[in-house]
Amino acid sequence: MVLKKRLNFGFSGYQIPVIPKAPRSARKRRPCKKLDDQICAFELLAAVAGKLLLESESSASSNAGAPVGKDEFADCRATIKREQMEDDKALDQGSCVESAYIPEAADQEQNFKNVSSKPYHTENKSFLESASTIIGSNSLTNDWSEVKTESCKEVNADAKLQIKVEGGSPYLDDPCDIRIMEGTQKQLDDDSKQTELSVANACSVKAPIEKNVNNSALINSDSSVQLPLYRDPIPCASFVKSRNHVKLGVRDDDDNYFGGYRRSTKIRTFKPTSHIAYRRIRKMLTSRHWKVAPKLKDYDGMKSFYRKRKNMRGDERRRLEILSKRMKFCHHSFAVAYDQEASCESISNKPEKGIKGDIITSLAVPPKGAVVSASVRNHHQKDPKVKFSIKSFKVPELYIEVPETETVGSLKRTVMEAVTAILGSGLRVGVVLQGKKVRDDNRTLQQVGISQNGNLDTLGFTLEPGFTKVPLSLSPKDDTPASASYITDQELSRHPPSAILGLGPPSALSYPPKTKLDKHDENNHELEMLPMNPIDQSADEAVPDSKALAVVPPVNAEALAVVPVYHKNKHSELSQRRTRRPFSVAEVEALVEAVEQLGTGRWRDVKTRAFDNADHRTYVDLKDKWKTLVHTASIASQQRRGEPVPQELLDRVLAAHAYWSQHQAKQHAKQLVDARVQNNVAT
DNA sequence: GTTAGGG
DNA sequence: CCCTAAC
Repeated sequence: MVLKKRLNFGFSGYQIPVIPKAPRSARKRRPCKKLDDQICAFELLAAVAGKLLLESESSASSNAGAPVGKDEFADCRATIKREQMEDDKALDQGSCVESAYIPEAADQEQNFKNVSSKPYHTENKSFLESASTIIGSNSLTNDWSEVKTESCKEVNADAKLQIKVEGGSPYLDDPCDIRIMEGTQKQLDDDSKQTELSVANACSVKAPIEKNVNNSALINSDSSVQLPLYRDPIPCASFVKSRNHVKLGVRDDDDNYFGGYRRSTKIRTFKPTSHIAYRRIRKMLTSRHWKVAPKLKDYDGMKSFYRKRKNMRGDERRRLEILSKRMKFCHHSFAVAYDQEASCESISNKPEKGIKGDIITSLAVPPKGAVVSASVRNHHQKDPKVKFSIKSFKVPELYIEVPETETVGSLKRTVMEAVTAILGSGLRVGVVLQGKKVRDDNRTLQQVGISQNGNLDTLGFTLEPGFTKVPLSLSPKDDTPASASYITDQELSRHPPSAILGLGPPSALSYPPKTKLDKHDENNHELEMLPMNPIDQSADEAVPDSKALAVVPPVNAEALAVVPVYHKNKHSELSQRRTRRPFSVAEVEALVEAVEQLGTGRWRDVKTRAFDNADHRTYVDLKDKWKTLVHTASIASQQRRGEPVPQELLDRVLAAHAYWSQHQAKQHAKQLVDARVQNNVAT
């Protein structure tokens, strides 16, 4: 008993980072509404951005550069309706950034929810070009000619979008984060897997929301809205210290989306981009298409996919889930929202005292860029933590083809496949600091200069396709863009207007995404990124806009088109290698502690005792780790790599190893003796 | 399902 | 980390 207690004590020392999750009950309760005509997701007309930029420019200047405060997003709910508007006009009305994401693609209990309920009409016709999110189309140009989806037809050429704000910010000038959600009402399969696409529109709505704003807004006080596309801080109303747990976009249900992640949100700063830049983005956005070959028959395959998913290792599944939750897909971008607050709590499990030195930045999004906001906060600990909030990434639009005769449900599934394909293609994350890619995954944040005092404003993350080479003919060319980095105009122009992505069996979609989006380590491992793209040539190259916190990788169609390759791959099925997750010192300590007590032959027990909550650590992992630890401890410290393990721990490792080796030897000897005795007795 | 050990 | 032989 004593032993047990001791052990438990030791274990408690290591708390596996808990991935915040909304209570199941909450997640379950998502009413599912039907949105026949609003089929997939909607697309926010980036056009509107122009105006916003201008507006934000003026208002932002005052607060530029300074941390604006925290939490609070204006809760503007919006629904998009069909309504047509001209681009230019839209431009003048405001801007919106949309993104759709699949919150719980993996979560079976998820129900779809249609957020819109009591829409208010906005005066301005903030033009939201509707489109099934993932169904790529030239939303910006309002050219739907290429969309060959039944559903899309509905929202066809004349489609207009109207923003309706429900319970918006009292501060009319505040940009609002408008989130539009909708989902399929049908379950994807027996497992009740459902896909939900939602469009989050971050809109700066000045005139727009003006009228129908319901002051009941969740943003009672400090509200800050973020304009994903801009850099400068946009002062929003008052910023108080109170940290309300403001919900984003949706009320109750919002928690279902961000619940765990966003129990509180923080204010980010934004800088307006130039009009020109905007145009450029716009242009760029309209230039790519994804085509997803409809494979409706594969629906069954999807089932099996999900079934398999179900059998996935916990950590893998979790990764997928997390990613799904955090990626807001839209045809041009998806956002990864990560609540630093929540993460902090989940990580440290300790109540935070005051938060000082909060640095929050969010920089302009270069074309194809990711909106990232990062903050560093001093936890008043020896080991200050750096938290990053990656607001959004951009992904290429998807192009889907679905026969007109297909059902909406089919369309949704197809979209689901497409999205899953992206996830499954094995995205990689890159880190760009001061314009240069940080490739050494083993360096600490401190070493690379990412600290509360440093370089956060020059920090960027990139999303890169897991594969650079497109083996099949799917690849238009081998001019696969360099993985990360700022996309230059040249690059843009160089990209083919569209690429075809043929989706294959869903089975290939089951790869857990490789991004580290769910990295919630307590060890400052947030930056521990996946290996950079092997073919990446932009490595260590200066990135044009080093200021951009978010640099988006050319996660383009070509690169992503590689997904189908998997189908041909024999090993494609769920054989994706797990992402590397280096043991933290804390984990090592817990491991050592456990092994000291239990010995080296009871990994199951070690796992149960010390890592029971660490789903991503199997007992085999622990065993392997111990193996490497023993090795590490026996070599010169010079030869050791990765996060240095305290010599003290290594000593314990050797000691324990020696002890248990001997112990084991004794056991064996004893057994042998016993056996002999037995034999002798027998004979 | 666990262990142990090579890859 | 993966894979597998051997419990």
